[in-house]
Amino acid sequence: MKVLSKATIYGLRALVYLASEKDRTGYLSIGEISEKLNISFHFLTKTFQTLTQHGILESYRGPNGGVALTKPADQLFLTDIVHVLEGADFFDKCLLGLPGCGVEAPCPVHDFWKVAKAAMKNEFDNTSLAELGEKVTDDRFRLVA
Amino acid sequence: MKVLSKATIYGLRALVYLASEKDRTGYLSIGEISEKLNISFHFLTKTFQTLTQHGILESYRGPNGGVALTKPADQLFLTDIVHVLEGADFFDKCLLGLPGCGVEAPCPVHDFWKVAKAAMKNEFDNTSLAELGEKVTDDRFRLVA
DNA sequence: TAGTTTTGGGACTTAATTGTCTTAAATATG
DNA sequence: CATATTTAAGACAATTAAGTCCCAAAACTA
Repeated sequence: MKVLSKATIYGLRALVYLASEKDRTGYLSIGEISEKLNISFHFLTKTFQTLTQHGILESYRGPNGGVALTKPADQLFLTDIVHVLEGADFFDKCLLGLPGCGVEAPCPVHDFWKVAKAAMKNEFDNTSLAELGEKVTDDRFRLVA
Repeated sequence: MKVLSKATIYGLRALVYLASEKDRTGYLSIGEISEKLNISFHFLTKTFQTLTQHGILESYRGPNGGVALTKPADQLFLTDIVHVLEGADFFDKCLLGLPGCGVEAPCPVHDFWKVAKAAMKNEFDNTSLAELGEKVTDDRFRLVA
């Protein structure tokens, strides 16, 4: 049950790492993040560029440069990140891949899937990077294998 | 939110079609199914071969040949099909892709995801092809765009 | 200003998924 | 037996996802 692409997975883990390091001021370098999380530096850089272009991150070049969240981590929610990295229709897809699946023309699993998607969306809408970052800071949850 | 591969999507739709045509005796040809559901014949054939090899379908060659469910449709559940086409670990994957994510070493979204997966698994465990086939037969649900 | 550090952006490679095609094997029919 | 029908099996091509690399641009340091 693979729900998220690698780009999204890496992006999310990196953002939660950023949130978990909230006591540090200034920018965190992509090099540090990719090393700590054991993610390919170049791949993460590309994903971060997308997040920067969409206002989730701000970046700064040069020595002591890096990336930082544009907003306090308690104002950034999983939905925001998923929308940027997976597309705005992320929570609006038919389980059986039928285009335009809906109440007028539902697939046989539409009723169930609608509920499952809503639960998922609700959780993503209400889970902030701050919340996840704290879990990592408290050291009861991990971001890396 | 793409959860199932194309192979699984096509396989499921085709199996539900088979279940929905339960009044017809004998085998249904892959040609008919692929045409009715607007699925590539060759691609569906490959998926059906996998399902045949794993005991979901039985096949018969030659004129009036085709495929048929090995068991009554009310004894075949979504979980059975998903296990064959997606792998037995389908309901056992970390949302953030961390190997070995579990109670001892959970990722930050583990608690939520565990619940979401269980709900999904419960639905798949208890939804039979017969149930879905009936919905299609009753003509209130569709299998094709 | 020269050199170093860091992100930006694009080209490129590799791997996985999806889709197509060809031929073989099994079965039925005349 | 010859021919038509249908699945089996695997090679092959196209597309998408994932990962790598290079060099330019921005910013700091000395």
